[in-house]
This record gives sequence, C-alpha cells and structure tokens, in this order.
Amino acid sequence: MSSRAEQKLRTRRALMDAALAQLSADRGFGSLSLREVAREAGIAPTSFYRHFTELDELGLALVDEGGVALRQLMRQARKRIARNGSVISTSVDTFMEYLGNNANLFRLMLRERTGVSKPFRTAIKAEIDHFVTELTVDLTRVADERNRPLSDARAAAEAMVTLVFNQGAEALDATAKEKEELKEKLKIELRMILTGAQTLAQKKPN
Amino acid sequence: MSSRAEQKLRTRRALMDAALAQLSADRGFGSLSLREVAREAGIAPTSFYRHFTELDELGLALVDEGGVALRQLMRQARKRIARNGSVISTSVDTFMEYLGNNANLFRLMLRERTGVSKPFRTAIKAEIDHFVTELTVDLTRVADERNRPLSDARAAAEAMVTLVFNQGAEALDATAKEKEELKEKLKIELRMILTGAQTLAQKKPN
DNA sequence: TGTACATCAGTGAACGCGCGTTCACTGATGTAC
DNA sequence: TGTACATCAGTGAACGCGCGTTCACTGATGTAC
Repeated sequence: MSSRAEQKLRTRRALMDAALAQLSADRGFGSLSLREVAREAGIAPTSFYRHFTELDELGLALVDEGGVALRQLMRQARKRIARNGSVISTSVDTFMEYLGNNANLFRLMLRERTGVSKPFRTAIKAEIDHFVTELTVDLTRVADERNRPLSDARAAAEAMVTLVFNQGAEALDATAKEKEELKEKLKIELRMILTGAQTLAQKKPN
Repeated sequence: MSSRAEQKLRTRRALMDAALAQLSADRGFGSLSLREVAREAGIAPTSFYRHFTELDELGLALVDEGGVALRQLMRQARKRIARNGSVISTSVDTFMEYLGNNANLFRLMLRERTGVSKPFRTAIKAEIDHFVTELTVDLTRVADERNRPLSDARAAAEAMVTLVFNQGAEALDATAKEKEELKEKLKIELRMILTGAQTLAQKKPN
C-alpha cells in the first residue's frame, strides 16, 4: 500500500478514535459535532469529508467494529467454557471483561441500540440478533450434552442477552464494587432463566 | 384559582404537550429545542421562561407524569389479577395497553432511562425502582398464597421489569401483528423467570 | 361600587455562538514514459 | 534514472442558519381601599 493510502487510513482511524474518545455517560454520539470530532482528530473540519460523507457514516463504521468485538467475545467465552464448564459464570465474566476493555465502543452499541437514529438501531439490532443466534446454538448444544433439554431455547437466549446488555450498560459507569454486585445479580437472573427453561421443558416435553 | 393562574397552567400544559407531541422513534427529548417547543405551543420563545428555567425542567415534569402513569398501571394490573388470577398474562396485557394509551410519555421514559442526561436517568431509575419494589411485594404475596416460594424475589422482579421495559420500547413502533408476537414472547420469557425462581427455591430452600 | 396602583404572563428586537457545508486552493505523493 | 503530469488529502475563508438568552416593554388581571 502506498504511503499516501496508509496516511489516509491513519487519519480515518484518528477520526474514529476521536469520536469514541468524546463518548461518556453524559455524551452520546448524537451530541457530537463534525467540527468537534475533526478538531479532536487534529484536522480541519473540511477534511472530514475526505473520509466520510457525514458523521453518521463514521458512527456506523464504529458499530461495525462493535460487531467484531462481540464476535471475538463470543469465541473467547466458548474457549473458556470448554475449559472450565461453568457456562453462566464464565460468560458473564468474559462479557464484563470485554466491556471494560472496549468501554466506549460498547457504550455506543448499548446507547444507540435504543437511540434516535434508525440506521444505528438497525445495524446494532443485526449484530445483537447474530449474537442471540449463536447463543441459542450454544445453549442447545450444552443442553444436549448434559441431557437437560430446554423449552424455547431462542426465547431463553433473547431474554439472557437482554439482561446482559442492560446490566452491561449499567456496569459501564459503576464503581468496581458495584460491578461485582451487578455481576452476581446478573448471574442469578440468568440462572433463573436457564432453570426455568429446563423446568418448563420437563413439564411440557416436545 | 384566579383566571390568570388558570391561564398560566394552561400554557404550561400546552408546553408539555408540545414537547411530547414532537417525540417519535426518530426524535428524542435531547433533539428538541426550546424555540421549537415554544413555537409548537404557540407562544414566543421568551415566554418559555415564565414556566420553566430550562428545557430539561420541562422534561423532568414529564417524567413525573410518567411515574404517575406507572403507578396507575400497577393498580389497574392488581385489580385485574385479583379478578382473573393470571398474573403474567394480565400484567403484560395491562402494560401494553398503557403503553399504547400514553405512547410518547412511555417513549420518553424508555429512552431517557438510558439516555445522556444524568437528572433524567436518576429520576426515571427512581420510578422504575419503585415499580420493582411493588412487583417484588406482589410476587412474594402470590407465592405465599399459592404455596410456591421464590428464590430471590427481588432479582426475579428486576429481571422481569427489565424484560418488560425492553420489549415495551420495541413494541412502541411495532405493527399490531408484531406487538402480539412481542407480547407472546414476553410472556414466555417472564414464565421462565418465575418458574426458574420457583425451581431454584425448591433446590436450595431457605 | 369605583378608583388607583401592583402584578406578571406574554412580547419582539437583538446579541453572539457553533454548526454543516461550499469552494477554490496547495503541495506532497504517485505514475507514465 | 529523470522528467512531466495527474492525483488527491488536507486547507482556510466564507456563507447562512437556528439556537439560547437578555432586555425593556405592554396591557390585561388582581388587589387595596
């Protein structure tokens, strides 16, 4: 790749990092301005247009990166579960670890998932649906292995993902102590769903 | 009350209604402007300050009304459950009915619950916590009556409320058919949590 | 009941501000021969 | 390898816009006597 192309990629990355860096509990993507992001990235406002046609396009590129992070997280969790077997506890710990390591990327995903921009909602919903589908496969496989069938594995997976993402959003701005409490509570709630899906499968087998 | 005071209240109401009326799937409270709300309410921008010191103060007044709606909803659900006994199904139906009748008020609560403004988040969290507490009481009472004890009723209530509010947010902009599907899915998921909490109470009684 | 004064919701002009976007440009990098 | 030209990331000036907020005001409503 030419050095000019490399430089362009570096500037693009600087813009995306600048946008991410401005996010916080009190600042959503919607409150960013093109001029502000360019300023933070160290370029003229007009140069922004060499990389994206509008700010939302940059945001959607970040959502793509969030999707990548989710898939990495899934793979990591599977590896760890295969090693030590504790599905719920390992999954929650792995999720919270990724959350901490990509705080603002997850902040974007968790906020804009219910945000004001349709393209964002749609893109994030697709990533989460993919996540739910993968989780459904895993739940079903583990259920088979352990001979504990599940009633409506997909619904169980959706409920679990909803709880994980909601508690994740809360955990982002919690203290270390609060995070531990959130994790414990989350594990209990996921256990209820899993146990409930098993019990319902016994009562009404199909 | 003097007619001048009555008129002032009417204008205040017009401002709040104007703000609510502008909300939609694509417009959050944060994208409203003071001038826009005043325009919609039919008064000069400067008159706004006769009623609120800033736009957020109007928003928090709306959150208070949302809290009132939640408490009405709770009372209504209790009455109906006492009559026909189906806790989960009746609760979900009642929730969705209120959601439909106060769409933009719920839109505000559901969005800003995870939004960008700390005062909003705090105020809405307080309303939801109250809701969770009430639900915990109800779950415990019903569990006693039916002699089906629950493991960690508070955690179960929190999980249920999280699911209800998340599906509620989705239901706001769904078609009638999608709403029915969401309701059915939600009932299944709530059933899992309730059943799970019961089963876990049997396994580890205390 | 009538009069004189006080209150105060609503007004319109004016301000400075940061915004997104356009435009013609510069000059380093890349390419063709 | 050297030369002439093309490409294109980054620039700075300029624009019009809607915003929040201030200010001194108006005139209908309320109150005291």
